[in-house]
Amino acid sequence: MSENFSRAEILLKRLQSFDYLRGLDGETLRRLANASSWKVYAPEAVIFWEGDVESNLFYLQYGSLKALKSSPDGRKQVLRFINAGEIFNEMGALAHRPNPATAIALEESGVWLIPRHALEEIVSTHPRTAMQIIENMADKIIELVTLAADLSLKTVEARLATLLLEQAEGDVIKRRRWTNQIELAARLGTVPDVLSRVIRDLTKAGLIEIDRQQIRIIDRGGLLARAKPEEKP
Amino acid sequence: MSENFSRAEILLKRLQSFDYLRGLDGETLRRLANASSWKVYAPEAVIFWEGDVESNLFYLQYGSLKALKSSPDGRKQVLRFINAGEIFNEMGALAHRPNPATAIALEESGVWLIPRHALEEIVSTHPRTAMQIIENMADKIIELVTLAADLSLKTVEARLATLLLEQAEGDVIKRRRWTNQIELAARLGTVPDVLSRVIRDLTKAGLIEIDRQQIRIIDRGGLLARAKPEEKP
DNA sequence: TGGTTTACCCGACAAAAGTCGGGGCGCAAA
DNA sequence: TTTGCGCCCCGACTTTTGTCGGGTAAACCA
Repeated sequence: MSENFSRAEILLKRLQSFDYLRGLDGETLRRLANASSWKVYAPEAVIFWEGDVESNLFYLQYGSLKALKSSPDGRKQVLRFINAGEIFNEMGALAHRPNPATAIALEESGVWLIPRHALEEIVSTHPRTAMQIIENMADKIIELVTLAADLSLKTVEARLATLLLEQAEGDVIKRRRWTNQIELAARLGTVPDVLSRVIRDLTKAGLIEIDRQQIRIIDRGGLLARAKPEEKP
Repeated sequence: MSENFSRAEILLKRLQSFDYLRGLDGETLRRLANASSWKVYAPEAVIFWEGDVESNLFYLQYGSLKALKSSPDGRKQVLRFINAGEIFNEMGALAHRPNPATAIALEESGVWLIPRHALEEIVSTHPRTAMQIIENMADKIIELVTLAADLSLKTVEARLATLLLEQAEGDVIKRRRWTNQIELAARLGTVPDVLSRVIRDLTKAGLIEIDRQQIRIIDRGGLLARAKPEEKP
């Protein structure tokens, strides 16, 4: 497995520059890298299903994924996007819980699978890493709390406006292959038709411009106003 | 402060029977108890506000609380109820993050405030406890994922049916002072009027009975059917 | 090159959720 | 005992969201 060995070397380098594991010594990282395995997923491939008990911790080296839940009638709610450099499935790896969501690759994605036992060993010997994991989970809780509140309290228009303002670098959002209205709608918790309508309204109001390559914010202030529900005392 | 001292003795006893801290030795627990302070909140009192940076970990000895987010127009989304024996604010205490939600007492509630430094010391010396905390946070993530998906994918009727089935002991749910339609609506992410309508429908359909003291499930099967969105291929 | 697929668009409609005005009942303070 | 308040109920209306049927245009492929 010289193929896998050299890959492990790559992972080792990655791990060393990896915030999540800051403070671990070289020997520990090396053992972690050697115990891990490597897997590549094609676009649309399923990494794991909701309800699966999956005991590896995943580290996404390149590519991007989505975590979603779907209902029997086919609607989907994307809970978060996972980008290169992030880890996922603390659920299964650390807490022995069945995963609450399904993970699907948006593009070709390379993933390291770090086995539970190696991880638990580290947690029990490196409290600093345990704290990193706790902080990471705290951030996820914050995101989920925000998502739940937004779904409950904001309109689709407000959620879209918020998302655009968050995602924009400068005033534009580059559209990737999967930044289409279907994925966007799933992210916002609605359906493509409704999203299309809202985009039309925002475009007509002169707040945004959209074409095949990008979304451009024209009127930041106006968009910001639509991102918040109305005051009403 | 002999008052506080004897209270610390009480806390010590509690802590000893506390899953969350299983595996800690007596001396450690004693120091933890002595470092902590005690506070009682009246009904409707605010323990902390969304956005506050609050560095204590809270342990609810008796009473009950709700964690919620509210929008400028006055609507509220309850994220979870906190019952006696649970801890909260891992956010602020362990991850140094501003709290994402507001905590409010539903009834008179007695709370222990465990200071951050004492806790961090334990996490760094007792990996078993760190794992407990991680598992606890994983459970919260699972609950929030479920909440977000339900808000997005299910109707108010389905959410109410699910809640009733979950909360029922046997076939009845005892109504406490705060199990009124206002709180219930905030929990389900809707408004009292809509909830009232749904309750009327379920009652007319012979699935539940409701009076001032309790809610009784008449037809478990029928309720279960309404708890799920329709299949539709 | 033509045919198929994919993403997007749109108007009209249906369903779900939210709002409004009004009214009733029981309990408790004045 | 009256008055006021909290909680709940209800019908009618509006807004928001989801659905349906049908359409166009660019991209992709054999």
